[in-house]
Amino acid sequence: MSKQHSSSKVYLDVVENLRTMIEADGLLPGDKIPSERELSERLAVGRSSVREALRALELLGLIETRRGEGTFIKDFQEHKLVELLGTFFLQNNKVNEDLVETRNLIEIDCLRVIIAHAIDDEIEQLIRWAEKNDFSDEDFFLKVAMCNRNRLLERIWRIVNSYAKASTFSDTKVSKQAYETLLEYVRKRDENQVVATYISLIRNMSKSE
Amino acid sequence: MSKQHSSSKVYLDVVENLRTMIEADGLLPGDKIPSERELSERLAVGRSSVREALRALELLGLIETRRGEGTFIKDFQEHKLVELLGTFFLQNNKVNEDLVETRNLIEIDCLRVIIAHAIDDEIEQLIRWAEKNDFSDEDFFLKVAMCNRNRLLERIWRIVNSYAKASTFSDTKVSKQAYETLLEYVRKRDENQVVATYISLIRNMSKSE
DNA sequence: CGAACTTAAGTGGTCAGACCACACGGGTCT
DNA sequence: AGACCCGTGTGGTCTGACCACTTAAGTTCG
Repeated sequence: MSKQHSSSKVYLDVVENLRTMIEADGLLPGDKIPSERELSERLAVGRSSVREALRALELLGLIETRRGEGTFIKDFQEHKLVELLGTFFLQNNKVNEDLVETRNLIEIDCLRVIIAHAIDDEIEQLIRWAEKNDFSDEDFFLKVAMCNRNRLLERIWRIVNSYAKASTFSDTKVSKQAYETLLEYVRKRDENQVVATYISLIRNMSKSE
Repeated sequence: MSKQHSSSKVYLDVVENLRTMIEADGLLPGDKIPSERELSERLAVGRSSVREALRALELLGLIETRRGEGTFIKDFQEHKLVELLGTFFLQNNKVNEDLVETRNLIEIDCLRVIIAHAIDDEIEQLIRWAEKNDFSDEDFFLKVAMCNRNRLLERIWRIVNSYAKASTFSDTKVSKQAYETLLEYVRKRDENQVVATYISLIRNMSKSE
């Protein structure tokens, strides 16, 4: 089974076969996948094609290779992909605007999720953290993103934030006071006020630049 | 300049060199990059290493290759990366919940962006499209995502939607009527009503399942 | 016996060369 | 002028050869 995937590009077939293979064998992050030579044989393709597929998956952060040992499935978290995409062609100005806007939207979404799902204790913990520590804008929203239960949303925030950070130069600081006001509304689970406060924060940032 | 990037992996050096090369020459999406053989010579590495780099970038959706013609910089939009990541290892159940929630958040964000930035004519066009055509839920929000000015947000929606589609089985249909109500509020730029309507839509979906 | 060393096999990393399939452009024939 | 043909360049793929490194089995020696 699983032969001509008609992709016309062998290395894509390999990627596909690898995927189904991993699924079928129930391989998990950390597990080892067959060696390049074995894959080459089993799939009846050249080793170079196998390598093209593996290198691509490696750059995507899906696998990890260790010379002399083998190739392993990676816990899909950090992506080199980010730094790449970010610096590759962000000469476009429109993209930067989109980045900032999107980051703002995501940050609000994170706050909404917290308001909707977080238990009181989690919010208290967040407030206590803000009181005790010094932090930058980025730190703050990283904390917020991490605090919210939705890991995917956090991940998206991280990515968008990386992009945005790489392509803008604003490192304005919002007063700690403002953030504490924001959190106060979060505690009250007053979505409208949270959003309003957030928006005024944003406005201050762009002003001070 | 730009030689030993010490990455230990040649193909990563190639990626890096390629990046700086593109930047230095001011190449833009659509432009052609040097041939594999030329890169191989210029960088003094094997052609196979060049290919590993190019295939990786191709899978990332950063470049496009056309047999017999050459390799071109791609307008960063669709990624094969999506289908990949999505189906690669999403055995985690929590992820599915996050997917759906995130998609919903993004969809609302798209609507917000439209309300905030779209000109009247764009909205009218959207409404006319909805009147004249038959569409699924996915079609509708794809259209919405495409309509909003923020390309990045559209891209994120596409990604999240692909994930979500691949891991859930709901294909419930919301009545056309409901969508037209939604759009009516968009026309009035009444954000609160739009959100409220959207939420009731979502609720209907999960009910009917 | 156990610790240290040696060795062989396996794995990824890289290169060179050979073909193939396809696209394009210039030249030729009608 | 139009249709055709073929050379050149490009990506696509395979093969075979080394190299560097890891691991574990086997061997030697204290």
